[in-house]
Amino acid sequence: MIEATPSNPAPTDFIRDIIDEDLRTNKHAGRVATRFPPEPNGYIHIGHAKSVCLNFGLAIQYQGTCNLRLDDTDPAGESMEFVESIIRDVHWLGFDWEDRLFYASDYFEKLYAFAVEMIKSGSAYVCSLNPDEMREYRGTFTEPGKDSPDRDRSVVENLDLFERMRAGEFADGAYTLRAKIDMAAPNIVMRDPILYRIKREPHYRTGTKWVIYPMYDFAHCLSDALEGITHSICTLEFENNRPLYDWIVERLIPANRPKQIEFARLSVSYTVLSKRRLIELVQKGYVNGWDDPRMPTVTGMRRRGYTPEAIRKFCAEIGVAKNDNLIDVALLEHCVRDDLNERSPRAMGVLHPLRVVIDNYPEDQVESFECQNHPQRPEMGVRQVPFSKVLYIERDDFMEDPPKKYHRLGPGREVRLRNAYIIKFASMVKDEKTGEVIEIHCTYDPATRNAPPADGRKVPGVIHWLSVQHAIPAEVRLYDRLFSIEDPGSEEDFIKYLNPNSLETVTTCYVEQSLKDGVPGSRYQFERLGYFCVDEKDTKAGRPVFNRVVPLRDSWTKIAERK
RNA sequence: UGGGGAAUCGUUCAAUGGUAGGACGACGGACUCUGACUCCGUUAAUCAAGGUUCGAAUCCUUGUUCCCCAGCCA
Repeated sequence: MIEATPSNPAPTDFIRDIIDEDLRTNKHAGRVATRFPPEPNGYIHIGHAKSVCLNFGLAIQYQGTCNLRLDDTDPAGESMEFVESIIRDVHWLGFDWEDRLFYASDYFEKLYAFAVEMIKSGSAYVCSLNPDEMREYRGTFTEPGKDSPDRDRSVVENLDLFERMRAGEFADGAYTLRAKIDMAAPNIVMRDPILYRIKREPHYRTGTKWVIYPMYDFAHCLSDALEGITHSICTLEFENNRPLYDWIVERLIPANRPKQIEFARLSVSYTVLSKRRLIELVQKGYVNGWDDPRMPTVTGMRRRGYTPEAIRKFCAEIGVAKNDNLIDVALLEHCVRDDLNERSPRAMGVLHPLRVVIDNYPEDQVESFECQNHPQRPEMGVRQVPFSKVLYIERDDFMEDPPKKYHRLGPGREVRLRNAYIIKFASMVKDEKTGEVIEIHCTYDPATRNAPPADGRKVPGVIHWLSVQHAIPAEVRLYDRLFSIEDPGSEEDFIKYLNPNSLETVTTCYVEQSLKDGVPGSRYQFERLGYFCVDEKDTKAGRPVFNRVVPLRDSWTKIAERK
């Protein structure tokens, strides 16, 4: 469980201001109770994570409670698979609701009783308008609606009809239960909104027990009230629904009424977060499922190698406000790097190998270098890495005709092999047909093992390497942003902005021996390349599969691009 | 076009009548056996126009732009 500590200062925002004020006036007897209320019709994503961190974070900060509630009032599309994924993902994010796991569907009986109460008090009526008529009677933005012909039906008749709706006497859509408010209200939400509809759709929890289901506007506020929620936090698009929320609660809940507070939902550049769009990506096979490491879902980010700490940091960094926003994905990546830098052991890996032969190194000699697992954290220990005459280095770490600021290997140049010797270029071997450099010959300076050059010369470049005979073949998946434009979420045909290079699988990679049977989910920094995570799903014995979580910041790329 | 919201560095969040600040980004530098990390510095904003005030991002007026709402979805 996360706690608010001095190193993790509680942010200030307008929601906390409201809560502070409520506490000051003793509005809820000092209680703070929130809830995270997803509908189980999809996997949760980084946008939900913002809400999770907000709601649970508030509960932690104010020593209150936060419930997990599945808002399952529309059986279409809901399933236990999604419930289970939500439970797993929220737990993984680091939050705990203890015994307060609730389902709106557990309140169906109570909600029905509330509806009956509304009918009895003359606040609701059974309406026989069909969907087309309903739309017509609702009016438009500029014209008021018309009263339903059933609006003045007697209480007795309404009660009878509603009971028979529940009993299954009528076809789907034949009747609805509506709140009697004001068909001329300027806020369209208040024009006699539907409270219950008839829908013969099996519910993943209640089966066929019910053929009528409450609408969001009716179920949500009352679920909040039933759970004693004090601050019901939702996104901006529900602002128009707040008067209805209050209208219902005022009629049915005598005291300790919950209050709805809205904040801006999260948008992230170069990604989409709407459920509809994510479903399309999955169903049409543009990605490999909800847990595709390119997906902004919690499960996708987890598989990619993001940590819950990084996601929480991100949610704290972006803040909470009422402005529409488009957060730069670079901030998310910053949070991930920041966290992974602290916790990831270093290792050497070669993505695109180039053979290097150390000419003056004894043929059959193998020596072992002790390498720090983390340059700033000695408590993370050391490991032994074998060295021999023939090595792999990264192809990028050699240039036949290097530009001025290039620090690494080239004709006539010297370079430090990380944790090992300084080597000096001797010659290169080219493929006869293509002219491509396929092997480098170097000499090493035995005096530079774990020591600077005796003559004090500067060797600016440090590269990583692997002993060919000890290297473990691996597969690495490199991920790039899923979309090629900043705000694909605003485009109707967002699919055409998919980045065709968002996944690159590299099969020629090698990693250190110590990573041969890497634990799924464990993360390493391959120095100079980025952070990598052993895939949780695709495990191959003796041939590890890595996801690149995020590349390291690389100022060389910028320097090179500028030319 | 009716109603509901929001406008502050490139992005994002603060400042609630009293020095416009932080983070990310970008740029420059120091350090470095990771061109990483770390450290230092620079850049850069109050939607507009009026008004009130000693003083306005903040209050008032008018205007502008953007977002949400006409599902028996949430």
